Amino acid sequence: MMAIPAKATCRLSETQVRFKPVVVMVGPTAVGKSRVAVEVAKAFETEVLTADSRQVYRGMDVGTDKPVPEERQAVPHRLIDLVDPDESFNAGLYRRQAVDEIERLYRDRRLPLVVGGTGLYVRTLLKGLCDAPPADLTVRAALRQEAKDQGYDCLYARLVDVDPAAAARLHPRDESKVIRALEVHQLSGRRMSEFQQEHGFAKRPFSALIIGLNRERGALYRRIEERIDWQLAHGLIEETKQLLAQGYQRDSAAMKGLGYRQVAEHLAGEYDVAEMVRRFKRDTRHFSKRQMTWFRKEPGIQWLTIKESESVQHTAALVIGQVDRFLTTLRED
RNA sequence: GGCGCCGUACCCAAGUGGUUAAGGGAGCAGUCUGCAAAACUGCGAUGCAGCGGUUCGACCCCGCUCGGCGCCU
Repeated sequence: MMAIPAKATCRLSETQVRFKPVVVMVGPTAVGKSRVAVEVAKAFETEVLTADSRQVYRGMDVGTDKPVPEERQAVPHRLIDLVDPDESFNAGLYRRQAVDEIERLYRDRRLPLVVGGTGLYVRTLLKGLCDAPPADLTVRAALRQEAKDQGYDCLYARLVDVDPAAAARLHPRDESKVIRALEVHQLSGRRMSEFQQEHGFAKRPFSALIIGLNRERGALYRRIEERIDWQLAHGLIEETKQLLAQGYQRDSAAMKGLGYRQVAEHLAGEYDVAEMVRRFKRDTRHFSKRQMTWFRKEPGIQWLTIKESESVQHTAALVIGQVDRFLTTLRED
């Protein structure tokens, strides 16, 4: 077991703050990010900024694997419980709030520690979004209705006409992204592809150290199953029942999340408990694969493969060491 | 020991003497610029248990062998 460095740098120097450093921990679901993050946050006397598109919903606790009260008491966690499950939320809204939290920490000369598995949110935070107008639910609903009335093929044909470059980049059947591109054009009169080209993920407002946590696939899948068994034994079904009773619709973004979806389908009588558990686990395995597909091609991630027998403290010590080295590179010379 | 049924991919499974051996599940690989735990896309048999035979041509018909199941003694 590796010793934790005697005294980690807790407060950033004025110089370091000017670099706008941010440490990011990413990785597939159930890899053990949150536990490690708590230890790292303690070492640097800072907070955990979550990058998780599901933990933003209030009342969805067991199923989103939110940090337990003891953890939240030991280390403040931000960007959790931001909206109700029927409110819309997205990467743009996330970015605005995350940037605010980071600025607040800089004023206190503390190191921002971002932790989460939502790749889009992390990328959006570190590289921004293009200047296209934000989501407009009214326009979107109208386009969706149009697809229903006149057939979806019409919409894709229109995108090919209006913004051929965007259409070429999207699969013709990827309805949600085709609608987004049309929405942008309708709202701004400009092409989505132009906004994207102008932006090009070129801006880098922060100096980021990105650490990717991973495990051997078999071990990761075992942890996923164990966590799901735990969630089901600790109130996920009751939590889902309560959300449904409060009127949250099964087709809302929040209720389409892993676990809630399968439990709700089971409660609606679509299949039995065994089938619900099977699907929940399978879909979560698929999700973790997709996360890895995303992170693998994201540049600049320093990967750390956690060994099966490795303690949280050991992993945390490795991360802390990397962060220390990262901070010493932030000097003006 | 006798009789009968069966053997097609990791699993389930359709199939016809002659296009390229359906389909489903699981798995794997990937896409992504304001719903991202979402949405969307792509991919497995050069071979039908094995070996012979019949035939212009066999996964399909015949024989033997192996394996599984059932019944009888």
